[in-house]
Amino acid sequence: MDAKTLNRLQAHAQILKALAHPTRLFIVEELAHGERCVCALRERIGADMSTVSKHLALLKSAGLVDDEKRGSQVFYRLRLCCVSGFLDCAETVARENVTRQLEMAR
Amino acid sequence: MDAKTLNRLQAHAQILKALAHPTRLFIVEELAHGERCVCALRERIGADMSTVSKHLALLKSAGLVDDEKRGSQVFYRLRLCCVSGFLDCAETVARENVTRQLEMAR
DNA sequence: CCCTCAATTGGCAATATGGCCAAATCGCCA
DNA sequence: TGGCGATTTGGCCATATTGCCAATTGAGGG
Repeated sequence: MDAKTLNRLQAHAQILKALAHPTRLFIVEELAHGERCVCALRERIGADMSTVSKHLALLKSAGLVDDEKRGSQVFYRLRLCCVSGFLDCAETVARENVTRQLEMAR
Repeated sequence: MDAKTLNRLQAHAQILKALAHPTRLFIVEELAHGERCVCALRERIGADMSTVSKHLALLKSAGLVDDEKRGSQVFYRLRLCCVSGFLDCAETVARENVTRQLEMAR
């Protein structure tokens, strides 16, 4: 695998890794409905504020979200047009997996 | 976040995590061209056979690939129709990120 | 049967990730 | 300016991931 390919794949992997966590997927789905402040996300997720903040920082560093400070609150929004395609595909695969596991058990 | 949502998101996260590694992305791209035996993948990747094998096992457990033993070789193929959509989206985001980083540097 | 090649598995060490607490920042308002 | 609420950051520990080596399994060919 040459260096250029590796670079490209590493960049892609970083983006996928950023999405590859239940809490961060939840955040992305939530933001798909519109911008949210950290405190609103924290409330829905039910984890420590610092934990949520770190997940958001990770999403931001992967370029998936933008933040904007307004007053004492910080609002996050999706930077991504095609995320829903991602998630639909994951949903499809997940469904197939369930079906397959049922077949296995038979 | 209720238990049902968490289950769904965990399943999705597992799929994304399986894709979130340069070597595994490489494998997926390679398999998008057709089935390959482990030794062919190993050669192109340039890592230890056992390493490649473990990546393949992970992809399989996530339901992204199927394997079939023929003689002494094992052939893997993609189980996924929509993977190319995934990768195109990642590509788009990656490109945007590069653009943005250039702007930042300005 | 024995040897070899293909692949998987187990084990281990290095590194990365996730989540909580505590401390530091930042805006705002009295 | 002092204090408060919102958020981020640093530190720490538990756990997960990665990649190599060594050992094991499996199929075929002398």
